[in-house]
Amino acid sequence: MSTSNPFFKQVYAVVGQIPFGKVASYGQIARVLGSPRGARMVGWAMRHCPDNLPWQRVVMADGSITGGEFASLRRDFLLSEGVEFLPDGRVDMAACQWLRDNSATNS
DNA sequence: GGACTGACCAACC
DNA sequence: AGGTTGGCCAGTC
Repeated sequence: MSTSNPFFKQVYAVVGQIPFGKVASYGQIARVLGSPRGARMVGWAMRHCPDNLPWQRVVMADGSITGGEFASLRRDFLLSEGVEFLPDGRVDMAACQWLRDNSATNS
């Protein structure tokens, strides 16, 4: 499958490494993978979310949630995880954005 | 076989 | 302060 590309695997891997109660943005993940402009690819990968991928923790750079019909469901999941939300209906990125550990991603 | 689109983001004007 | 464009890669028409 074309989806077996390393890029996608890394996307899935990074998303799977997002700790409980934390969120990450598409662009952030893309940057981690080495493609600062590849946010769309991440989103595209999410669209093909394999199975056990906590894509619910993946939101937009400003904390907005997307995913069409599932967007509202994701917000509910995050609320259940203890993620703080702003009155705007966005995730409190300032408090809950996933700060990845250097030891995990750095060689 | 070419062009457009797509769960995006950031730079540029 | 707001709108447009470029860029990433792959899938679909």
